[in-house]
Amino acid sequence: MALKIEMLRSFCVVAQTGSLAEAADRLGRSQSAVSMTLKQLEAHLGKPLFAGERKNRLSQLGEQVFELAARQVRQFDETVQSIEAVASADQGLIRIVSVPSVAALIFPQVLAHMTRRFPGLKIELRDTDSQQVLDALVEGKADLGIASGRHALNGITAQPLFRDRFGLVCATQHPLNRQARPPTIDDVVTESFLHNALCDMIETLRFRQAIESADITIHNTHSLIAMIRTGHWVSVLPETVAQFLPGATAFRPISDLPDRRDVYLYIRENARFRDETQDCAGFILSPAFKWPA
Amino acid sequence: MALKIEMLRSFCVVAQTGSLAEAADRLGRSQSAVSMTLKQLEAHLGKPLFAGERKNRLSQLGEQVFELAARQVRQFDETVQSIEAVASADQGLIRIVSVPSVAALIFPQVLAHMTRRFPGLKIELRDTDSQQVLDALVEGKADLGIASGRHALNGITAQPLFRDRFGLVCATQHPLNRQARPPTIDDVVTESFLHNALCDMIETLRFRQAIESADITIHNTHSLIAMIRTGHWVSVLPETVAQFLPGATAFRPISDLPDRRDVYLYIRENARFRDETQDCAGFILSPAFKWPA
DNA sequence: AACAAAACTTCAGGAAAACTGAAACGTGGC
DNA sequence: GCCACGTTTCAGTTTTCCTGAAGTTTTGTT
Repeated sequence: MALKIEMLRSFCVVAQTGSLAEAADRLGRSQSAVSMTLKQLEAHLGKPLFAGERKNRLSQLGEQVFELAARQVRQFDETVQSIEAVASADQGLIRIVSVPSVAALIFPQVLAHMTRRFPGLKIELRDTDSQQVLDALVEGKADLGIASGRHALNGITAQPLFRDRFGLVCATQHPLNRQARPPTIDDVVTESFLHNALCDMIETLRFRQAIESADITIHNTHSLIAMIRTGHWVSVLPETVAQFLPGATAFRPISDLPDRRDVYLYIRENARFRDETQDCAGFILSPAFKWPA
Repeated sequence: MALKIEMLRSFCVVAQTGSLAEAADRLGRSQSAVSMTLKQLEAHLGKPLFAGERKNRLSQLGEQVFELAARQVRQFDETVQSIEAVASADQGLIRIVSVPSVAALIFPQVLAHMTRRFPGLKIELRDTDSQQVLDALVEGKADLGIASGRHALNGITAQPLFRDRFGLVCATQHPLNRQARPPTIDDVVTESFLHNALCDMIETLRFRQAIESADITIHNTHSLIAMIRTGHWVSVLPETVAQFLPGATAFRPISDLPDRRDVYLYIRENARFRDETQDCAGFILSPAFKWPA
C-alpha cells in the first residue's frame, strides 16, 4: 500500500510518546489500529522502525524516518490550515509570519487598525525563525513577513522596517547595570552568560569567539527572561526585544559591540487580497505606526 | 472528512489538465471517482474551486489553493522518496543535492569513485536552485549539498569548493568573440542579451541596471544553449558552466565585470552513513578530484 | 520461580471510504 | 430539436480502516 500521511503521523506520535497505548490515546483510536498501521509502515519499508521489544526505542532507520516524517506532518498540517484559512475568508485574509520578537510588538496595533479598516477581515499570525518566515512567503503560505536581514526573493518585495542595536540584558540590580562605565564584551560574556538564538546574528569577531565558550543556550525568550530576572544571569539581545521585557530588567549598549540587526518587512506581490495586504503593509511602514520605543 | 493528500493531488491534476477525463486517466481512476473527490474537497472548503461549467477554469480561490496544494503534493512525494531511499539502503546511502550547473560536472566522477570504494552503496542526486539545496539539507532530506554562497546553517558545515568568474557566452563566430578588445558590460547587454537565473547573483551595479531592460529570461540551461548557438543571442554565465557547453560556443571574461560566484560544499554532520558521506565530501574536496577545467 | 500487570499483536467482524460502470444531466453547436 | 461532449449522480461492490476481544510476550513483584 502507498505511504499515507496518517501513517507517518501515527509513527511520529508513537515515536514521541514511546508507547503505543499513549499514542493511540492521543490519536483517538484503539491500540490495535495504531499497531496495525505501524506494521503496515514497517512492511512497506521492509525494515523495523523500532529497536527492542517495546516501542520506546527507535532503530537507526527509525530515527532517520522520524526526522523526515515529523517535518512532513507538520508541513502538511500547516498547508491544510492555510488552505482552510484561504477558503473560509471571503471578506479577506491576511497571513502574517514574523520572528517572535517583532510579532509581539506589532500585532496588537496591526489587529486594531485592520479590523477597524476592514470589518470582517481575517488575520492569521504565526511566528518562527527568519529562515522559515522567508520559506512561508516563498511557498505562498503567507502574505506578509517580518524577518531579519535583506533577502532578494522572487515575487516578494522587501522594505526596511527598523534597525536595532544589540546590547546587554540583565536584572536592574545587576552589577553590570549599576556600574557607571558602559559594559564591554568581556564584561558580559562570563560564566553567567546565556547564549540565545539571536546572538548568532552578531558578526563582531571578538563576540563570536567569546560566546564559543558559553555553555547554556536558551531558545525560548520567556525562559530566557525568567533566568535573567533571577539576577544571576545575563544575555545579549536586540534593543527592541529587550524593551519588551517586564519591569525588573534593564538594557545597556555594549561599548565594543557595534552590531545592528536590520529587520525587514516582506510583502508578497500577488496575494489574494492584494489591497488589504498592501494597506496592512502601508500601515506598518507609515509614521502613524508607533513602535513601543 | 479530513483533507487528504490524495484529494489535493486529484485537484492539482484536474487543475493542470483542465479536464476531468484527462485527469482521471492520469490518476488511473474513473472519471466519477475524481469527480466525487473534487466535490468532497469543495464541500470541505465550502466554496467552488472552479469557475464556469467546465473544469477548465479555476476560481480565484482555486488559484490560491492550487498553489498551496501543488507545492504540498510535490513536497510530500519528495519526502516519500526520501524515506523509501533511506529504508532501502542498508549498504549505505548518500543523498546529494546540487545546483544543476555543478551537478553535471561532479556527478560522473563522484559516482565512479564511490561505487568503487563502497560496493553496494546507493547514491541519490537531485538538482534545484541554491535556496532549495539549503532547504533540503536543513530538512534532513540530503546529506551533501552544493550551492552558491556561504551560509551558516545549524548542524551543517560549509567548505569552499571553487570560485568562478562570470563572463560572456556566445557562439564562436559571434562578433563579440571575434573582436580583439575584451567585451564590456555595455557590449554584452544589448537587445540580443538573454537573462538567466544565474545572472541574479551578480552584484556589480552597472550590470544590474543594464539587465533591468532585458526582456527575455530563460531558466533552463539547455534552452539557453540552444538559443546561444543560433548566433543571434548572448548571455552571461559562470565560467564553469560555460565550459560545459558544446562546441560552437565560447566564453570570454568581461572587462568591467569582476564578479565571482563562490560555490560551497555543505556537509550534514549527523548523516546516517556518516563515514560514507565524509569520504564522499573528502573526495570532492581533495586534489585528486579533477575539475573539468 | 510463580504470578500479575503491562505492552503489544493478532484476529474476526463490522463500519466507513473509495471506486466503478451505467445512467442521467446540462450545455453548446448544428 | 437533437447530438456530442463533458460532467454528475446513483447503486452496488471492493477496499480500507477500525474496534473489541482474546492471545502472546515481556516486565516487575513477592
